[in-house]
Amino acid sequence: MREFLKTKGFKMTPQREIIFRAFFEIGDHVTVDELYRRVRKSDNSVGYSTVWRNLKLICRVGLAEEVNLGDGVTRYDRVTREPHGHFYCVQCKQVTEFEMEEIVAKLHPIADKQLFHVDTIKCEISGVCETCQKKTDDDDDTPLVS
Amino acid sequence: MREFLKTKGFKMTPQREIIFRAFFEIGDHVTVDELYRRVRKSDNSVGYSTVWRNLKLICRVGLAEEVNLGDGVTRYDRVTREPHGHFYCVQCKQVTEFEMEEIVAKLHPIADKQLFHVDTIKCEISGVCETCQKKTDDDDDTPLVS
DNA sequence: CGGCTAAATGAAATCGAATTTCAATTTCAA
DNA sequence: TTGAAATTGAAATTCGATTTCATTTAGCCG
Ligand SMILES: [Mn+2]
Ligand SMILES: [Mn+2]
Ligand SMILES: [Zn+2]
Ligand SMILES: [Zn+2]
Repeated sequence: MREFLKTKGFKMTPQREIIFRAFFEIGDHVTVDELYRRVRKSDNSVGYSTVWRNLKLICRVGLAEEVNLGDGVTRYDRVTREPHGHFYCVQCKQVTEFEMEEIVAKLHPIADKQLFHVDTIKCEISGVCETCQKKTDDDDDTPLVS
Repeated sequence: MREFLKTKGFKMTPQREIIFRAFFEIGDHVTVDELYRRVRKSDNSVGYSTVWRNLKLICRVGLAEEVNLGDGVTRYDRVTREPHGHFYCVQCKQVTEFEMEEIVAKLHPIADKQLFHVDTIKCEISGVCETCQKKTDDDDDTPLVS
């Protein structure tokens, strides 16, 4: 990692070490704040802006990308996997993924037709996850009381 | 319109009249600020928060929905048309649309498989529009000078 | 090993869109 | 016409994102 960054003109620091490590451990769709909290468990002197800047850096060097699900907070996603879309549960705000190769294949010709040069393709499905559906059902079981 | 709102428990006001009219005239992907400016041309006493609230209202009654292209500003889109996705040009920030019925048809089974209850489906393609590609090409034509 | 310079850091300040507050005004059903 | 509820406009607030700035540090060179 140190070497990888060096080739891009960046230095390694203890904070960066912790932040990178934490990011690749914690999994995907993490927010700055979530990662910040996690990082502070290793070293509670790391600043929020340092975490933010390093998340940006991870994106700049191509190891992650920002994900915006329209709820006002940016999440960060490793780019090490196949193209995928996101399910976003509006109740528990949990993000899950789905495979999207076929969709992407269908989308490219559409873009070509309009001579649009594609950088990124995003698909997001908002709704209610299985777990939250059950919870809601439970709630609906007891309006008899009123 | 007045009647439609009445059934939903809302009142009609001169400001609302102007705002609704302007929204349905101006076309899609309008931001609060854009609509605000437009509205002020009819009546420069209308407040920004009133425009904002009425845009929200238009969404609440199902006549529009928010569109978030990840550039930090919310746009508003009428819901009177078939499902469509968005091309977002990262250079000129212009938004164009593409038909998406087939995509949606492919996406629903994917959601079903995970027992995810779908509210909305969004597809966004970021990149460079035809016009901006030409501009960039022109710029690239003259590195001979250096 | 020092010395140096660009990069990195942390705290605080700033930004900007979104949203809320609140006092005053207006709508509209009765 | 009257009163309750909805609406409005201006200002204040919120909150995540981003910048500023003084200080520290990494890593290269001798
Ligand atoms: Mn993901
Ligand atoms: Mn649209
Ligand atoms: Zn859920
Ligand atoms: Zn463009």
